[in-house]
Amino acid sequence: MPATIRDVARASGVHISTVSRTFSAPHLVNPETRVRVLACAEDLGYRPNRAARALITGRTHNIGLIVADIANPFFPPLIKAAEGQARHRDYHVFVADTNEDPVAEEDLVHALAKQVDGVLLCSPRMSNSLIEQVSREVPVVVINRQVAGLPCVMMDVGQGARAAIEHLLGLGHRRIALLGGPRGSWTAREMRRAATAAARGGGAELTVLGPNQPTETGGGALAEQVRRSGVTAVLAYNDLMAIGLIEGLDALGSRVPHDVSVVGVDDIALSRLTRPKLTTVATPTAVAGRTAVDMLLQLDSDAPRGARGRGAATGDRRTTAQVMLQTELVVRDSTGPVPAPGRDGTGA
Amino acid sequence: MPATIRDVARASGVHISTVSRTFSAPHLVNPETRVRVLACAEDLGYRPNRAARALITGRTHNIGLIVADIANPFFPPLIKAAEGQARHRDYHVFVADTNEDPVAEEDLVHALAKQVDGVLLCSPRMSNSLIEQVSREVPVVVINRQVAGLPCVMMDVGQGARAAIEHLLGLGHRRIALLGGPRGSWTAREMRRAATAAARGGGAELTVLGPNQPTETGGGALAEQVRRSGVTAVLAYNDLMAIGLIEGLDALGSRVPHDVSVVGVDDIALSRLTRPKLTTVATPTAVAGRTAVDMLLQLDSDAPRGARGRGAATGDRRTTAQVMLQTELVVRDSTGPVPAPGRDGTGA
DNA sequence: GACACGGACGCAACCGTTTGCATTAATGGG
DNA sequence: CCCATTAATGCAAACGGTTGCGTCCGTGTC
Repeated sequence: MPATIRDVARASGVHISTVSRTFSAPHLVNPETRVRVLACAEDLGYRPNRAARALITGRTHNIGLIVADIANPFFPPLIKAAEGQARHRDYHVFVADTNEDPVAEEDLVHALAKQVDGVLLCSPRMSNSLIEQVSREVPVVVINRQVAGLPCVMMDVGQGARAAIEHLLGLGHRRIALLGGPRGSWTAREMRRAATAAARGGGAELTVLGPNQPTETGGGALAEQVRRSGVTAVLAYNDLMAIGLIEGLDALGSRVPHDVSVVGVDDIALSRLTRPKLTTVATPTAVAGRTAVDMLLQLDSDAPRGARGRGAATGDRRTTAQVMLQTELVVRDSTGPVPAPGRDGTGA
Repeated sequence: MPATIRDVARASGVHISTVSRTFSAPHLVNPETRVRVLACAEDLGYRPNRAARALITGRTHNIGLIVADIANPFFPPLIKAAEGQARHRDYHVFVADTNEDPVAEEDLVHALAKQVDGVLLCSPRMSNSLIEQVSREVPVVVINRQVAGLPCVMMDVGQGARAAIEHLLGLGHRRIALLGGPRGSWTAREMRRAATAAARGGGAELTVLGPNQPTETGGGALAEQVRRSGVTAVLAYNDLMAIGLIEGLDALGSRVPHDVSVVGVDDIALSRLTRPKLTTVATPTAVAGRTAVDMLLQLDSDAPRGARGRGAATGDRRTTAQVMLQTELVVRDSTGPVPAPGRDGTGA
């Protein structure tokens, strides 16, 4: 039912190739013809079929963006930034959600592979080797993880965790818990490494709790454990967990920051809205989204996989840029001085 | 570089049509041949190119989901529900975000049209006539809006608004404000109509403020106005605005629910996390997402637009089911009895 | 033993584009 | 006036699949 290039050709009395050129190489067609063709196209409501075009050009002008969980407020700003950047370059972004599930993740990238020119893998839960494997099938840029040989854009959560721990040390805390993130998360590993080192350096004791689901529920579920552990401060894998934990502690009668200090990571919009406002490590998610799109587009303008391209003899100089974005500690109201010893309920 | 159907045919010594059938009609090929073909395919890492297949079958097995703003927590649960339902039916969902912009919305649906079998238009900001127009180009199911002749799934926000107003009346409030939603929102209109009627019926005065951006910022910006208006209760277009308003009022020294009662709409996860916890009208977003997917898939199994289909002579019995989902008032802590008159700061 | 039948597979057209090349007409130079 | 050049367009082969139809072969029936 929708008009094809042939309908337009018929209507304007030219060959389909002329119609095609009218759209993809206007300078090759006589201005008079051009206006006539355009008029007919307009008339018939013709729009080039991008899928058919992609079949032969090898470029869909789509990019895929795979995230762990759309419902996590961390992702939307990144998604929006990526979409905006892509739109500038005349690309569209297809977003898909994996529910934190590594196998759904793999399925998705395969399903997407042929319909997009490249995929942004955001906070992947797959193994590095699997990522490398899919990257042979479709150009990939990895966000929030480092994998050798692949272009990555990372946020320096290590530095962020260190800053957070030092902030807590400065407030006098010596018994600190780290609420670990989900299994398979690179960010979680980096945080753990950096936090451990920083705590040790400051003569503090760091208890690691996890892995956990990186959600409010995941954080809330740890309240009891945090209380029992006798720590006076907590660094959570992300803001959602931090907020969940604060809720949970509150239900148990522990007050933040009076009894326990809590630091999150991400600086999601929500962290400014809760009471107390959350002290957190801000990550430059929008920048990350834009950068990743740029890298991906750069990547596959370097190595055209065009159908009739004469072999990508460009060699293996895979650009593999890896960029590390700075993070920043934002101190708000969920952290405070260590409570005076001996008056809390832990009895330790 | 990726293996095509021809590579597999060559490798297994059969014609490409046999390979094709191995995947799309296995019962038509000899079991022995089948296993051989499958083995070769596996070997070469062959995956059928869905785009190419779509070109001839007319079915992409993708559906598009267009939302106004991914960053609005109202949408993610709906998106996830739709994705899940689609996955069951072997469909993929492509999500796109319009930034609340009607023209971006139109562009998007056109860009998507040829790459999907149908589009879910969620809370569209376009005009009804535009929606009808695009619905001639690609099957459409509309969510959160009623447009004649098109399948729609709506939430009964009218009833919700009425319940909210009656709740407030019951608490003694007689001067109530309605924080309107964005221009072009059907939901906003419905709420306004129902709230006005309910208020009048209860002998209360309803002030409408808006239209506004349906975000926290949008809500916060109205705090001053709300205060000046001397109302004792507010019904906001959505939870985000309600939360923003509460923040704003707080900054101005008005306390919720002591000085002003606030009701939101949506029951986003966040509304349980703020202090005070938000009284709100819960909307069945997940059900809506699932229902919409079902309706869309139903729709285009009825009216195949297959390339070699002999004309969609199915006539105009367009199913146009329209379903209205019930909403429910959830009373939490942001509403309370009307303050004793004469002791507030408004002086009116 | 002729025949109908059905299973398995090959053939080739087709989906809606793009694009290298051939063709044609118009133009300019010598 | 002829030839080379260029601009504008047509031609047809791709891209990676699907599918109606035809062919071939083996089997069972009368």
